[in-house]
Amino acid sequence: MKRTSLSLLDFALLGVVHNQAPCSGYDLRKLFAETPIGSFSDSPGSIYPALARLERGKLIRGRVEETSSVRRRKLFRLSVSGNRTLKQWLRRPITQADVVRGMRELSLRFAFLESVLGRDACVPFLETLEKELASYIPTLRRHLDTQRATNLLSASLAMESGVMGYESQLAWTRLALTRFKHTRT
Amino acid sequence: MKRTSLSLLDFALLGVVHNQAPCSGYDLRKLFAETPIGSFSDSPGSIYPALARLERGKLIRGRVEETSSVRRRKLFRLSVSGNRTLKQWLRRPITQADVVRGMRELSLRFAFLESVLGRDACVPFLETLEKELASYIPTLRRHLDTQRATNLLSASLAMESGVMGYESQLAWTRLALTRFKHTRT
DNA sequence: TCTTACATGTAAAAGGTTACATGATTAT
DNA sequence: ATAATCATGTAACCTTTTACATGTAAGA
Repeated sequence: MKRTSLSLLDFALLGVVHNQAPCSGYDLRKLFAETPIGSFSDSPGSIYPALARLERGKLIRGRVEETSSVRRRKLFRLSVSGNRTLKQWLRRPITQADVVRGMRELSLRFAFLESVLGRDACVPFLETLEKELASYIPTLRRHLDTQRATNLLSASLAMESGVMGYESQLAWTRLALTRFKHTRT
Repeated sequence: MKRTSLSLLDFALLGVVHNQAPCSGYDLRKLFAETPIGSFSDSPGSIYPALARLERGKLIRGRVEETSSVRRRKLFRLSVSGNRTLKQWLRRPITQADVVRGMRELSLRFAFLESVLGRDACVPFLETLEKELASYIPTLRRHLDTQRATNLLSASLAMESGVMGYESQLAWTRLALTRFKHTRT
């Protein structure tokens, strides 16, 4: 049994298939092309092979639609083990390393969190994220202040940009927390 | 003559080598490991082959340090054509497509802009960026509002996160503009 | 009729990740 | 001595990109 870990694209596909099943490779391509979700490539050369891999790994199952008159489409659904894999990914503890690497994976996880694990999983996720961001940002700022040996304005602004990105994420996290606490079901 | 276009990593290497020349592969690895610049991998398997490619393409030149008593290091500098390539990349017009794809490449370009093209290039860059962001954000927000058919809070918040990221970039761009206009040399 | 959108795939090449491999020097 | 850091690279594997390839159906 090949236990190679899955890529972010693989998890994105699992998540979307979970939410929108049954869906075809073409549906997924359109979604990636038209929405800013994670900014994955919508090229057939990335999506179809990825779906084939997931199917070989028994995480999704696809079958060709038997409707006549419509174009041949292969529709995918999550298998039981695909569902388990998706849930395990979503339940992974949030570490500072996740935050340092960039927010891409965490944003993607949050996007699927409520529909897969339910509303109760969201507040703990956001609280941990807030804690990690709030502790990382000052570290980052201090690090950049000491590095600011250079007298170039653009260089220090470029660093500022990174910090502001994280600060924006923190603001969003807090917004999301209040929304979850003040909105019913 | 191979005219394959360069990857973002290639441009990042050209930019850093321009600023910190002469520098070794190990210097670059340390930089990528310790600073959040673009979040490139610091693995030797990505950096050394990339440097070798750039050297084969005559964009950089490396030679082994002839100092005794120090460990053998190969130090790189930009060639004339590497310099030209870097400048051409930095001078590319900013399109909305650049903004839609994400700000990674534009942030990297800005980070090198002042030291490579000089201070005068920064304000026009930021002004164009501000214009593109300011016109893209409402489009994005409208698009997301129409997509909000789903009743899941986390899904709409996930979209909100993307919009807020761009709004943060816009705020940063404006901050950068005022800094450039009010700070001397 | 012709173009656009639907729909699925493959092949070759390039690139990145992970792990391996080597060896010198400095600090403990 | 031994561990950590410096320093450079390679090999196998996997993924992604780009381009190609095929064909249907709907709309202009």
